[in-house]
Amino acid sequence: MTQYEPKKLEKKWQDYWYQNKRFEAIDFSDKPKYYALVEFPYPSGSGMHVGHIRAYTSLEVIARKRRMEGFNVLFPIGFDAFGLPTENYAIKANIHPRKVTDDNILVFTEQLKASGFSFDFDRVVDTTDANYYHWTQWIFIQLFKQGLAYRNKTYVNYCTSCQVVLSNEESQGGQCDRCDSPVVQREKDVWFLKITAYAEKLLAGLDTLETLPRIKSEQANWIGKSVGAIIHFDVPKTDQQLKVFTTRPDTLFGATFMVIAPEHPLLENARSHITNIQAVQTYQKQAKLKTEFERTQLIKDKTGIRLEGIEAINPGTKATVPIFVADYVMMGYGTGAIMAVPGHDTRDYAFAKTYDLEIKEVILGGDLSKEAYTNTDEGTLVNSDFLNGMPVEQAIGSMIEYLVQENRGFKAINFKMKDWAFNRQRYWGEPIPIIHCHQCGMVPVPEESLPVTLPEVTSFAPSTDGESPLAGIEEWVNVPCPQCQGKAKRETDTMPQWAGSSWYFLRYTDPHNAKKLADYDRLKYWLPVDWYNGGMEHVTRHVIYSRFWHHFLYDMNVVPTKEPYKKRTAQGLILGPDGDKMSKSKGNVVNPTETINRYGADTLRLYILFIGDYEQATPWNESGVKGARRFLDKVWRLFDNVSNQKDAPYLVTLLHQTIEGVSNDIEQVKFNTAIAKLMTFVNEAQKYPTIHKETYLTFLKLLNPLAPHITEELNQRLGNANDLVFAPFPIADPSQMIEDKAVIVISINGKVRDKIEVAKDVDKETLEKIAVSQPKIQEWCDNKPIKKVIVIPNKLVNIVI
RNA sequence: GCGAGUGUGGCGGAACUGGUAGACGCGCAUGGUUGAGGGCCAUGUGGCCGUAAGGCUGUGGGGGUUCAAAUCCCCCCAUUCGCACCA
Repeated sequence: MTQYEPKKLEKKWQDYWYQNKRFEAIDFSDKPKYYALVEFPYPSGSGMHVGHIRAYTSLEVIARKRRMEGFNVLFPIGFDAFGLPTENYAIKANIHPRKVTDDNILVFTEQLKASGFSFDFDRVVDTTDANYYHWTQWIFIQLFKQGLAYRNKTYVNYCTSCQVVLSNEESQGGQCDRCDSPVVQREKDVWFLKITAYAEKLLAGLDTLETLPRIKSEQANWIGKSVGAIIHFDVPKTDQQLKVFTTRPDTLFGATFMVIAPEHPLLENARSHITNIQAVQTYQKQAKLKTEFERTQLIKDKTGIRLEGIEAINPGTKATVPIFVADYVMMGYGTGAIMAVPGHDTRDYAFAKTYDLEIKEVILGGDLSKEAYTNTDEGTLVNSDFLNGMPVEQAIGSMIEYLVQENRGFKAINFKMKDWAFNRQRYWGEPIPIIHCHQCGMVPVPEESLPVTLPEVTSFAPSTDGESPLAGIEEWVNVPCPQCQGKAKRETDTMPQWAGSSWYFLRYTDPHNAKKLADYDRLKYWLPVDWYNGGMEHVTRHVIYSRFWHHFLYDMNVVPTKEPYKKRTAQGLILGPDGDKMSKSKGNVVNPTETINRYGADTLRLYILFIGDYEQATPWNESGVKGARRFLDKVWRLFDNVSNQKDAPYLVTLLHQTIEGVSNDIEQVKFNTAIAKLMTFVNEAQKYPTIHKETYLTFLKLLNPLAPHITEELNQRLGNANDLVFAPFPIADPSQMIEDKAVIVISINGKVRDKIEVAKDVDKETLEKIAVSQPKIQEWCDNKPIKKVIVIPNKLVNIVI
């Protein structure tokens, strides 16, 4: 036969599939539906990365397999195209970001098609399309109306030289990425989404998610629920109370001092009573100078200052305790104040040692003269009045009862998760659809006026003074108030990139709908997403954010399911050939297009799946690609052996074992072993002069989801008129899988000494007799008494002497 | 520091509920395809000893359970990821 020339034949099949819409998802089809979702890419200027291929091939294989299994498959793709790199490139090259985005999307689309992905390209969504962000804005307005979008102050990274707000990425190490001048923390009024209102639901929803335990625990960790109590400490002389959150109210009798964050309001409210207010203010200033980076990274020095003139009363012991200000306490977590229990917390212990404070044992154990005793999940209370002798769990309950009775506190739940800072001072993002009116305050843009589109401008560079570039566009900013028609101004901040990606999977179900984000019946047909694959790095942020929006939309009766995703997997990174993370600066980036040109898309797909454990990081190996190509060459050549001759029983058995193995491996994301099994089959099959046409065809179907082009071509060359897109996926016949012979290992004291071949399912007694009578074994036993014989049918016989 | 994962040939990686360690691929070696190179085919390829038959040894290290351990238990080491002054 002719040579295998992937370049020609792959183009041919891609044209055929895409022109004939072979991967079209049909709304309301009678077939069972299957929704396979991959994280849509950010269309960067450098084009696709081999990592994208790895991220998509898993569900590509599943999608193709599901079609062959009779499912109506929705396997969509789109572009998460708002964002900084495009904007920065646009500013530098002086090309409109719209144009940059469109060009990049074109390149990506070509690359996706050249890889033979079975996406339904009629459902492509683009987050920067006004028809799309219309609904991103609509969702924001619903959040706003429900009180879940609000304004508050925060600190932003600000470069005084560029006069621009920077992302964390642009201010690594406290320096501006562009001009290297120092970055300061600047207070700014920005938008927040109240994701904390959904903390409990987001946590509970994890139960229904099918995923690796690691992915669940990372999300749970992010949400960070802790149960404890709020306790009120009086501050005599002032009219103030210090409220602390603690997970361990049982240790109240051991609280010998208190620590508040430098930002704590008490410092302002009790100012006149604090005699060393000057020193405190100096400390506050120092703390403010520290970036979040320094405050969280430089953990060694425990600095702090004692408040002179005021003290607090421990509501348990009734003793007065000193109050400190220290930056190891964060205003953003809990109440911004803690009761310090130095006996049983290492940080409090270190602090107490530095300032020579009382360290009191309240849970039995350890040696407090050396270190804090922190093994306190269990234990017995001491030195604690009415709690003495109680186990920890009971003591927590008793203390809460006491606090409630005394009106000194109550049981409380606290979350680590903070509200979502929802703003960017940039041009290339969704405008936040709010109008600021002197009379009416913040007014949402009426829904019928959506979308609020980005104004056409010539300069989209960030404006100075930390404002969005939109702020400088008078004709866009100045609008009448929708309520009172008075003079008003548009909000000029745009949304963060996480916005558009929080609901894109909903739009795929009805991408062209002009009246709604998606038709409810279509959502009902397609949701939930049956399988969602993406990067490990998105497990916390993106997945949680999108789950939050989904929960909210469910409460608004916009979507039919509580949770958006049924199953989540995450692929491992592909590292450079040098074992380092691929990056432009290291020059170790592998371009998929090059590999496709040299070896073909089927080879690339196959190699990437074969490269290693799907969920683990693995380095790229160029000669490994050759191996994948060699395999396809063998498959191609095997065509010459096709005949109507009956196959040897061994090959038939192997075929059915291969069907079973490959199918199972694919479902378990074990693509590397699935391919190994396919390779083994070809290696064995080519040892025979012929292969039966049906056997070969079955093999092609099995290989099709992984290497669709070559298998379509060979199927056609077999004379079959129908393509393989909906050809039934092979199912193994269990009766054909069983071998009639078994190799039995005979070992003596656990060491393999001989192997024998016997008929399948020989009973234990016979097997033992055969084994013991083997000459080699006789020799090894050397007439020593046999103590014991263990027989595992079809596997081994172990003789103990 | 806490949590999760990983550790197996020269390399990527296999090994089901404990039952032939190293599947499959790469690389390498020898031979063939009668010029070379490539390609392809065959054979071999954990280490050590041995011409060979064969033997010993071997899954990060140390101990244990078991007829039998890469797999289970305990202690250590290394490494990756996540969270990180979380009260």
